[in-house]
This record gives sequence, C-alpha cells and structure tokens, in this order.
Amino acid sequence: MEADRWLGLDLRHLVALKAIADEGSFGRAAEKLGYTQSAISQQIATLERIVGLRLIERPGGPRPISLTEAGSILLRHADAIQARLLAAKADMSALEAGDAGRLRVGTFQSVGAKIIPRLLRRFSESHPQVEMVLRESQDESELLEMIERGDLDVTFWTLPVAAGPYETVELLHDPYVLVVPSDSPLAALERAPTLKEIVLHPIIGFNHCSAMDHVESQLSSTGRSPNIVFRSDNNGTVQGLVGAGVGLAVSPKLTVDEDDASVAVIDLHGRIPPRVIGLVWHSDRHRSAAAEAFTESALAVCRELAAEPAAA
Amino acid sequence: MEADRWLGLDLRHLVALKAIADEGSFGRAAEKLGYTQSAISQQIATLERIVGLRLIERPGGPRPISLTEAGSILLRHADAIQARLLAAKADMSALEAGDAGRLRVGTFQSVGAKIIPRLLRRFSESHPQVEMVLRESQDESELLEMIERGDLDVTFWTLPVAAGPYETVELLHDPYVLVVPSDSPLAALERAPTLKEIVLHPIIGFNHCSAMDHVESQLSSTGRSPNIVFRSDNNGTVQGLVGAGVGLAVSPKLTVDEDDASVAVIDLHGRIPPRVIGLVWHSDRHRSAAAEAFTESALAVCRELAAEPAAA
DNA sequence: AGCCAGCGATCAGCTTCCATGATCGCAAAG
DNA sequence: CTTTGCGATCATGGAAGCTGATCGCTGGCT
Repeated sequence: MEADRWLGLDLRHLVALKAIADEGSFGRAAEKLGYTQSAISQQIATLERIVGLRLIERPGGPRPISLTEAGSILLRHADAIQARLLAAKADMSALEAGDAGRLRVGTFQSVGAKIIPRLLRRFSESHPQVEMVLRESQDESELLEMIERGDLDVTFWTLPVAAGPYETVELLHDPYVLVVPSDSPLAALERAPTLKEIVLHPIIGFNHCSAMDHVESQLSSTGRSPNIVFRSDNNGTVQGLVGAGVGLAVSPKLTVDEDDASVAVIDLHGRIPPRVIGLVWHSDRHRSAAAEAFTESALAVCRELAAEPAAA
Repeated sequence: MEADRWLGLDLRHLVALKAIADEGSFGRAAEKLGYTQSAISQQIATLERIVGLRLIERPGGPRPISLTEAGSILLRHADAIQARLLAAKADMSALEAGDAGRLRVGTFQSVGAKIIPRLLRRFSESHPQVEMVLRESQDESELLEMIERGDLDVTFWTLPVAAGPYETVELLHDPYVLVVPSDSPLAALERAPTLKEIVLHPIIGFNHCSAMDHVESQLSSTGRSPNIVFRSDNNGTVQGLVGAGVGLAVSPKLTVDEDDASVAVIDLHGRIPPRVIGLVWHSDRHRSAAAEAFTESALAVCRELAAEPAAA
C-alpha cells in the first residue's frame, strides 16, 4: 500500500459531501453540521484535491450545485462507509453495555403464538446466562428499522426481506388455512374450497400487515375484491367472530387455535402460497455467540414444528 | 445523528489498529506505517477514548499484546471500511483515466474460443465508443485478484466463486465431452462411456486449472486415478495427440474443435457435472454503463449459443 | 540474583492543520 | 442597476498530532 494522499482523507470530508448532497448547498450543509460555510468549502476543496477530481459542479451565482459523476459515485461509497461505522458504533455500545449476555429479539403478533413460547423455554434452558429481551411490534417495518439502527440483534420476519444490509435464515413455511364456522357447508367439502368460493363470503381480516396484504391481494386476483366486514389483530376475536357466523377468516396456520370447537380449520393446499417465516439480522453487525445459538435453537424448534403436523 | 465523539474518528486510527493486529506490537506497527511508537500509542489511546472501550490488551513487559473482543470486532469493521475505501479509490482513478469508455475484461484460455470472438464482434458493433481491453491470464486466481485490486472491471470465471466482495451472473453451462480418435471403439458405442471405462485409457490433459482439477477429481472418484500421459494448454495440440491415438481427452465442450475429422466428440451426458461459466465483478465498485451493457451482451450471446446445440 | 532487552506509557515542545470571520467575485432576479 | 444568495479566498488563532526523550514494567539471560 503506497503512502498516498488518501491517508489524509478524513471522515468529516465524507460527511460534508453527504450533507451537501442532501441539503443542496454548501451553506445549508455547514449549518446542518455546525460548521461555517468557509469550512465546508475548504473541506470539499481538500477532498477534491485528495481524489484528484471535481466532485461538485458549482455553476456560480445563485444557481444550484450538483454532483459530478465522480461525486455521486464517491457518495455511494461514503454512504456505505458511514453505515458500516454506525454498525461498528452499535457493536461497541452493545459491548459496553455488557451485552455478552443480552439478546434483543423482535417479533410480531402472528409469529408469537406457537413458536415463541416453545423457543423461549428451550433457549433459556440451554442458555440460562443469556438475558432475552423480546420486543413485539404492531408495525412490522419498525422491526427492520430497529435492526438497522442497532436497537435489535435479530428479528422474526416474513421472507423475503427488502433489499438492505440484512442476512436471513429461513425457519419454516407457514401455510394459510381457512377458518369457517364448524357448521359451515364449506367444512363438509371433501376438497379445499377455491379462492373464488371463499371470496363470495364475508371475511374477517387482520389489521393491515404484510401477511394480510398478501392474502387480500391473492383473493383479489380472482377478479372480485374480498368483502372485509371486520378487522382485529386478536386471533381470539377473529375466531370468535367466525364461530358466531359473522364471516370466514384466512389465517396463517400458526396463529389459529385448533382446539376451538366453534370453528373448523380447512387446509387450503397451497391455493395461497405460504408465508415464509425467518430470522433477520444486520449483515454488518457483529454476531454474538448468543445470537448464533438463538438461531440454532429457532431452527431446531421449527424443524420440530414442521415434523409434527399431527398436532394440526 | 448526534454530534458525538465518533466524528473525531480518523482513518489513521483504524489503519493503526490493523497494523498492530498484523504486526503484533506497537513498535513494529509504527515502523511499518512510518510513525514513531509514541504516535501509535497515542493514536490507540484516542481511539479507545472514542469508542469507550479497551481495544488492546497490554500485559506489560515483553509479553505479546492481544486484541480484546471489542478490538477484534472493531477490526473487522475497519477492514470492511478500508476495503470500501480501496474500491472508492479504484473507481476514482478509473474515472480519472477517462474510463467512461474503457472496459477491462479478464478471460482465461478455455472460455475464449467460442464465446469471446462472437461477443466482441457483437459488443463492439453495438457500443463502438467503448474501448475494450482484454486480459487473458493463465493463472485463473490472478483474475480474481485483479478484480479485487481494481485492475479489471469484470472477468469471466467458472462459478461458483470463492467468498469475497463479488457479484456474479451465470452465463451458461458448459458440459464436458470426451474426445477420442475417430476410429476408437468408444466412438462406436450407442451410449456414453462411463467414467470407469474412460479412466482405463491414457488421458491427454490440460495443465492444471480449476476445470482440469475438477475433471481429474471426478475421474479419480472411480477409485482409479487417471493416467495422464501428456499435458498441454493448447487445444489444437490436445486434439492432435488424441487424433494420433496417444490417448483420450476430457474437455469442456466449448473448447473443442468439432470440425476436426481425426477425432470424435462424445457427449458424456452429465457424467461429469458441467462447468458453469459466468461473469464476476467487484460488488463494492461502481458499475459503469459499459459494464452493464457488456453483461447484457454476454448474456444474449450465451443464450444464443445454448439455443444452437445443432452446431455441435 | 542481578542485569538487560524489549515493550508501551507519558510528557514537553514544536509543527501542522483546520475552523473562523471577513471579504470578494459572480450571476440571476427585482 | 441594485440587491441577494452563493461559493472562493485569505489571514489568523487555536487545537490536534507527531516527535524525541524518558520512565516503568517484566521476562529471559548470564
């Protein structure tokens, strides 16, 4: 590695570049960062001297500036570097908080019922020294944000995950089932009802979440939009309404209570593609031994769940 | 983003950390970087002040130092950041060299014969303004190193690629074929010869490369190691020797000359898994329009090649 | 046992670098 | 033509960082 001028590169330079790109002018960038306009101007000057290329086009006068091609390419690298630094910072403060034995796990409503209790029991028995912090969110996307900010170590998620600095592992395929009143004619059918048949009935839905959106778009693909007469996030409420004959529900199998005699649960045999439940974590963050062990436990538990459909 | 002490972090700090980890002592790291031991000591001190954690364990006296857990975690981030900086630097110097229209492509011997000429003609017709620089290497792994150093923009490669900062695209599956003298009894068989039958004969091989290693390990898996009587990297030589009855050859189909009447080419029907030819580029580097277009052209050409096995 | 070699920490001093604040040049809008 | 907003430039003061010397420590060598 030659001793070149790149060693003089400072993080402040990259931050300044980003601020200018965001704010659209040297002055506002300076204000945002708590510097003088002069300072920013000089920072960019030295940055341009370091890379040897003009990064920002200044047309002069009150006309707005713009990034050159080199500028926008460098900006992408700068973003990546800043993201990595944030990850490093999160790792460090996690360590500082004595996190050898703390694991913050994100979950959402519908994953909870069957997997979580079993997993928690298993994991806390095999790793009693790990303190688990469960964070359940109504708003799924919030979980990913927390992963990105370093507020969570790992989260459950329905795969695939959006593009981003994530690593994932697939835990299990959770098929959708139809929940109908136990005396419904649909329950007496030998075959699984088609989507067209289902969409003729009133539907009890969950509140909007990625799983529900998925179901509704599938139902809408029949050409007829489903008639959602009620929404609740509480599975007990949903099944109660179904049992009372208010409508049908399409639920992930893992969320339904199969012991409820007032309803019948009908396998849809893949008429709606199953949701895939997985774990997601930040690809840039350090992966603690506790997190690895948790992933292993989750995989084991889900393998068991998949192997005992008899309970269904 | 709070104005925290992390903004005071300097690249030199991370470089120093890496140097210490590599060299095993402050003094040698200082020497390597052209500083005094004092400077390194102070740099690490401020770095530790910034992150708020002890990064290096100094047992005192002549005992060797070691990274703490925080230190090794931070080092991994530092490595990633340095790698990203190198990519940025490579992008900048490429741009500086006026690379809007230059594309440096790596190839190796056996990919050349069928794909390259056609691809070059096609691409230079559709993108006449792009100056192509072809770099053929005998030593395949050198190509990946050049990608990593930024000396190449994209290279052909036999997938899968080793772990690293790479992105890939699959171009085509190139099956292995058996080349025998045209009067060989093997050529008269109705079925493809088995590996056991092949390995009984003397073999003309290519010099060691990933493709040849692959073939040899497959042949050895019969329990009998192949008898390689000659090696050459020139396909004409290999086929000439086969035609003269010196031995058989197992070659990737794309490299053989099917018009050579002195030999017969026999499809192995997947008895040896085909090699997969793809393009590889650096995931951190900027991907120029020329590179994208080149990938598209390569895909198109390879789709055509796959669709006309009649020529075989 | 005692000396020595090797290592990192520390300190004072000097140099270098960088942000500041004021000023200038420029071009579009009024 | 003046005003206004923006970036460039310059001199200056202050902070940060490197140097060179010195100290304290510990394990191995004699």
